[in-house]
Amino acid sequence: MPNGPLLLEIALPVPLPRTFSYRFVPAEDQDPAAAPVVGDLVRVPFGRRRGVIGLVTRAQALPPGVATVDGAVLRDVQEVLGPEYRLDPGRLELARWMAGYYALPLGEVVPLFHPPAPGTRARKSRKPAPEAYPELDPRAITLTADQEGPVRRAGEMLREGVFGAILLHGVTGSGKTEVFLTVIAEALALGRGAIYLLPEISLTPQTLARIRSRFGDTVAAIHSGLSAGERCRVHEGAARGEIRVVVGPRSALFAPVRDLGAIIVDEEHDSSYKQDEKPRYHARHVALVRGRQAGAVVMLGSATPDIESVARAREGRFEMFDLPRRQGVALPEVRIVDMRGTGVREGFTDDLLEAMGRELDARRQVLLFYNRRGFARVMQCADCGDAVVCPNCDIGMTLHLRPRRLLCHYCGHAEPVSGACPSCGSTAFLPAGGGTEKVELNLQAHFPEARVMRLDHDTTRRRGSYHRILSAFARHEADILVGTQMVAKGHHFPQVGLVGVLAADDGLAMPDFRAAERTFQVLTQVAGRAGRTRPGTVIFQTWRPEDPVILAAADHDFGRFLEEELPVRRSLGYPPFRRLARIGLLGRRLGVTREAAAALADALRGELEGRRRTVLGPAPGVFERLQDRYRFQVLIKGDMTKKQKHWVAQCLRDLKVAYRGVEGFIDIDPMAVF
DNA sequence: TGTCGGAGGAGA
DNA sequence: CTCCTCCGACAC
Repeated sequence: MPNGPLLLEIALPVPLPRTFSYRFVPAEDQDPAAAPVVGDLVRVPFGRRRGVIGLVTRAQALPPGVATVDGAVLRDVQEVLGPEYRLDPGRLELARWMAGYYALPLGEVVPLFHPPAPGTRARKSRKPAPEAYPELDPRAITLTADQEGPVRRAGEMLREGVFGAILLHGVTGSGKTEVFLTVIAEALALGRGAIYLLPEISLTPQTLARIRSRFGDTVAAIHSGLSAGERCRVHEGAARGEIRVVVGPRSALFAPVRDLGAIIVDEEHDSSYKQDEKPRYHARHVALVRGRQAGAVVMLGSATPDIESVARAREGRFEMFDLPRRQGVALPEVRIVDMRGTGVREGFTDDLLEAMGRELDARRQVLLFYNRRGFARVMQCADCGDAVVCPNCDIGMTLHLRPRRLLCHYCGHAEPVSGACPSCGSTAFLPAGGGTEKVELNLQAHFPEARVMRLDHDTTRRRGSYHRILSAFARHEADILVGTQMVAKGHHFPQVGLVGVLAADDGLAMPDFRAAERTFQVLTQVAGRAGRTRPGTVIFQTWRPEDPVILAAADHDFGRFLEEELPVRRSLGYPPFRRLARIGLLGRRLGVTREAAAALADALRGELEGRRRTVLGPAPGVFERLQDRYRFQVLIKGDMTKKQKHWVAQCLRDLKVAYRGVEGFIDIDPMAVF
């Protein structure tokens, strides 16, 4: 490249399907090597904004005398970010793949590749208390025969240096982490790096300590507590090859780890791998694509693998290994307790109360799972039947006691609690339905001696409180822990002998094709918290004791769940048999939004429907209005080409012009269809 | 997507 | 008359 001015094409993070041209003028004394090349990140002025980060997609000598492009005056690049920030050919290819697959302008995926990505709250760095982690002698670790299988296979793939995907199905407590760490160690021994993804909520100090004790300073973790500067340090260290293992949630996948040899996706079924805002991508899928282009081993692991991953394994695209046995203790016995006609008192059956009493008498701990926060789901009038509904969302508002208020769980709108029905004035205006706050209160009545802690969105709002509660409970500073989903996530509580699920069928009523899968996963995961050091018990209270999903979870029988669920998915044309794309429309005015949705569905049907594809809808969202936006959606079943996806994206841009005030988005491989 | 400026309603 | 929100235009 000559040492003169350059004409650059730059992809910018704006929802426009095009790049922008800029001029780069080297400084007098500038090293020609510092001139930007394709893949570099640059800061440019854009409109009235300055410092917008873009990606160089083309660089050529600027012909003399050229100062405009298509009538627009070329502006100068402000800054070229250092070579640590350059997208190497592999990551550039990944960015291009994502833009194509997810129907996004290339510029919109660029922020993922830059460490202080928007959405990252630049917090004041508060160093987590440096936990003293015991140095483990790796030679002291002996793998079981079950563990050796996947490790050996991953080792072969690493030595061949070709892409391979392994699905590790290991029951809770079976030692998956040890397999992952050994695979990473093998990658390092071959001079290659690794990325270890896990859901943000599983990034506990204990997990990190365990990884760090194994790999020392070659490991860096990315988590929400890092400041922008700290993120940049990790990024630069990885780019320079000083950091060889990056651990973190989905965003860690984009770290510039050199000579990438292994990508681990722990808890691969976890829905937090799907980003539910733009750019909407699934980190498990992207991990496979990155692994393929890097010639790396991608290892997915879970006690409850995603049905799609299992299907890939059956097609022979992943190799599957099982860890069917727990290390040390057997899986807990699960009892199903029928709630019908048994006189449930405040959500507790006698069976559960008795079991809890026995457990507490034996000085062991109890874990209770109830997947709804707050005190009561809604305030309802016994006379006119009206409930208090959020003015922005048309959704019932949940009663909370501490602080005392009605809260909308969808937009955060809060209202004071009234003693009389706002519609008819009746004082027969009462809380209906339960929540973790009520469970906690009722526990005090049943077990006045017991120390109770609660783990849910409300008790973990403050920074660090999540880990504080978990570690306090692990130290047996409370006898009972009650909580939402959060209690189910991979924690190790040695003293928990009993797990109680207050409403095992709760999730089954969700109007989503994944309701059964979600329910099976959460029941299996929460049951896995019981009896980690001695045989434990689990009680599933339920109104639907014959439901096959609940029965399969109670028997720890993943295979049976699959055999029941797969035919349903096949007959309805849902994943893993057909792909989905969800087109969502949002608008303040109901009429226009509905018309836009109808027009969109017609257009999509005309263009896409055929033997291989079905267009469904438009249908109002299950929640018809959230955050003062009416919601409609169209579902496309079947594969679409890149071209078709971008055609849909163009449709949405046109729609916005024709129906003012209506916004649309495309969600490829949606996790929820409402 | 972020930002700006103009249009037009609500209230003093 | 001012403040405020909504809407459209535009970005190299």
